[in-house]
Amino acid sequence: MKKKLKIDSYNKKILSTLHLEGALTNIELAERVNLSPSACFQRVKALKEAGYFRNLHADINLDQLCEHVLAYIEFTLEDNSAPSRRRFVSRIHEIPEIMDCMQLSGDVDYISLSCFPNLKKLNEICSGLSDQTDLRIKHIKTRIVLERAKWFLGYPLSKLKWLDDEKFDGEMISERVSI
Amino acid sequence: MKKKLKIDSYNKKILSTLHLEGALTNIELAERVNLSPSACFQRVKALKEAGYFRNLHADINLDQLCEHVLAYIEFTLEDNSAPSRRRFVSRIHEIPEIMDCMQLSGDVDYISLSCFPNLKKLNEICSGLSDQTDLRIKHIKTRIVLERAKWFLGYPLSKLKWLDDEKFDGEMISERVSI
DNA sequence: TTGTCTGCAAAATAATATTTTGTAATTAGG
DNA sequence: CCTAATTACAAAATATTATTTTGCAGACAA
Repeated sequence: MKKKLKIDSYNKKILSTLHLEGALTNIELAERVNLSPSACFQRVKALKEAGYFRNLHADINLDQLCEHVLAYIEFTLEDNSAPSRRRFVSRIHEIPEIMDCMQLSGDVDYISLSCFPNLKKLNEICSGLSDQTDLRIKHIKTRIVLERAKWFLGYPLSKLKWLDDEKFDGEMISERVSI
Repeated sequence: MKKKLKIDSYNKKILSTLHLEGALTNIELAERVNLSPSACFQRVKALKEAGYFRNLHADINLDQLCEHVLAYIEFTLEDNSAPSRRRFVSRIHEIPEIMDCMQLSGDVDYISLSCFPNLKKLNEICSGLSDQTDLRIKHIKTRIVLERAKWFLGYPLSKLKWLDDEKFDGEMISERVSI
């Protein structure tokens, strides 16, 4: 079903454009990438079916909607055996306040970006995790986000070496939008 | 121009739906929120104009597209006076590989999630920042992401306490929001 | 009551998405 | 070198959707 596609300069431009501006109509997108609407449509469809991108997401203005607290939470496990890690990661997935979680090199095993309605709730959830002894968490360190110095603007696609790069001799991918 | 809107249950459902699935057509969205297509359309339009959400972004499958290295980079400044911070943040904005950057409470001043084509490039950029003495960076700590244990799935909107419209008496915030 | 305002649904229209078709360029096999 | 077979594209045709317009009903104030 999932077919491997050649990621030529058209597909690169389609992907990077949709990454930064997913609300374009097919016609607008086609104009930007210099294809006919039908050709553009077929490529978008093929790219999606092949898994090169999944969904679109609206970036909502949380500051405008509600009070909240962002925090990085770091986890160090007693032992990082596969079963321990599996149990920990499984538990993390059950907590929607923990928005993502990355396994790291170094002394700390995991770091997660989390969002809570207030500090009380943050403390509740962290304490709850600590108290669950079967998770074998040795240490939790919480670092509150005071300010977003730079907002996430997407992957630096123009700085990465895409696959099939030998086929790409066109101009550079679309520029990133600035705040 | 930007009008204060009442964030009732319809608008909440519209925003949370688009946050998780922005590729819906207006008709599909209207069905999900139990409104007529026209009423739904007008609300979406008003919400966007009022700044409750900005754009849509395709979440592209970077693993499928190219080799890359994700890393959290932590910065501690010599002094965190306002001018030093301004200079640092300004520099950070010029580096697309640094995807976001948060000012933190605690001993470390900033943390950023970054994406590079390889470790060599990571080192180049970190070294470059260290060498720029006018940035007054005391310490840089890099923590490589070994694995994404949990992928970003959006804000935990159902867990937050949304503001009622009567609390919107203050001025509006219109910051850019991450996906 | 009367008038104004608001939000909604329904209808009408404009625009777009999506499919179909034909064609030129490319490739592989003989 | 020739001939399918394949691919990607544009153009046309059609299906579907976006968007505007209209009018109605409820809420509210004078």
